Amino acid sequence: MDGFNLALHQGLYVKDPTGSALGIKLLTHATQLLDELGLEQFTFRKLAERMESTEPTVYRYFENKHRLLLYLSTAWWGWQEMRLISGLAHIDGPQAKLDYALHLLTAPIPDTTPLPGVQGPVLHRIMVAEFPKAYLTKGVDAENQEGLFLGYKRFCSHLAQIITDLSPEFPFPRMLASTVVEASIVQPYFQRHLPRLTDLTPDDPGCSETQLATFLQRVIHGACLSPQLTSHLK
Amino acid sequence: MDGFNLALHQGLYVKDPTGSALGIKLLTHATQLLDELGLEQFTFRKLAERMESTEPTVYRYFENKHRLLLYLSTAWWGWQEMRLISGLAHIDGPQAKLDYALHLLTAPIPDTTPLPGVQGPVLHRIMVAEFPKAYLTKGVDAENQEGLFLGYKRFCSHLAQIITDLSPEFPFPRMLASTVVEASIVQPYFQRHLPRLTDLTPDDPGCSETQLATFLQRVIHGACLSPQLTSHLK
DNA sequence: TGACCAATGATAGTATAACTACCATTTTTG
DNA sequence: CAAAAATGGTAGTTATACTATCATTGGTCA
Repeated sequence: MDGFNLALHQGLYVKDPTGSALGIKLLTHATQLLDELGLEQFTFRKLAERMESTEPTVYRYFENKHRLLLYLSTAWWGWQEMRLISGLAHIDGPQAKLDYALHLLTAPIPDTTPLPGVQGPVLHRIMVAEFPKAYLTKGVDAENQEGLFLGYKRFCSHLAQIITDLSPEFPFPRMLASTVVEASIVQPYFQRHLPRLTDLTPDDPGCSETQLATFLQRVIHGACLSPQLTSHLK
Repeated sequence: MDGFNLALHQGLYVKDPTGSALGIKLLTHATQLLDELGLEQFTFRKLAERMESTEPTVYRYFENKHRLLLYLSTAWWGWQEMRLISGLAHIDGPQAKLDYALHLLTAPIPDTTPLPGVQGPVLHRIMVAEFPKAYLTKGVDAENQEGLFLGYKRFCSHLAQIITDLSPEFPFPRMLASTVVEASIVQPYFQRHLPRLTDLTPDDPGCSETQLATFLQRVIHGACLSPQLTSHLK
């Protein structure tokens, strides 16, 4: 289930962490510590202590913690893309495909390993809290040129394609796709921490996923299936 | 035009920067430097050098750069809320009110001062690139309890109220409001840096605003004015 | 006027983070 | 089995975040 091609983006790591037991141990502790401390408080020194190793060992694998975040992000979106593609293979019709894509974005993350040594839910929590920091940097343009955001861009492109299949005339499929994906990440965060910004009911994990999925459905359907409603606008 | 009540949130600053010439000078240079360097590279030492002062002087006004960002965010959303309220006073009907709110979120920022010593466009660029970092922190809950996110939450609440006025039955007004506000911030960023994630035409500032406004209009109208389209969903 | 006080600013220092050069050990390979 | 390559550990440098303390200025009131 894990192990899709991360090797394509060599710039993500100094040395492939999935290629050695120590590297996988590093990924395990790195994600756990990131989840606990958040990106700002997370340091390579603390990681080294936690995994009972030393700082330079960590630097052997990753240039810095920002590259580590980019690596984890690529792993996450690559995994989501893989789940999307393999799932869509058995599904016919753009509506059912959309349903499945939204399911991937809103349902609880299965307890499998998107990356050796890393549990899905842990990686997902890191993405929710930290992913925007991966691209909100002065280095975006350079890193984008290196192809380090391809994972995310590809996932969004798939969703945009589904939207286009659903409504070929809709002029903003990519904007709608990225807006929906971003909302699927940030709304659960708001639910937990800034509940006034969302309608998801706090402390009701069983119900809020379908609420979120329903909301995203309505956003997509409304935006791209009802052009006549907004035709009076410029 | 500037000078709405920032004093309510005493925790934002150690000493009110708008109360002295030096404090205003600090705000000017702080925003310029933040705009140039981004939050990660921005340090109080560099700010002190830039404004030909010293580090502890800066610390006299702000506890750390995260609090400075919270202060600037509160100033921004407070200003936007003020513009929204004063604008809505002369406007009748939920549709026209929505138009105006989306205008505030998508039109070029006027070259006035939301905060003494700070130009609107500069502060806006900082918000686009840095605002999510204000709440994506392990300290969110504590800072939220201090009321440090009230500015943002209030602006979103106003928009949610407009949406409710427009469509009283719509069950997700707050989610829709925050999603739209977030999109209005991140989509122009994608346009500049990750164009595959948006449909906004690059290097066409004159046109892309109306594109973005049109998109957000369609998202809102579609989501809340066409419940029958999605009634077949769970 | 001048002595005092409060507000403000500058100097110097500590602790931690980010990163690196270098040495020791083990593993691989000819 | 020896040489080389890969891997891990020790120690140190620079920069950042933050603070304790001293100097200065500007205003107030006898």
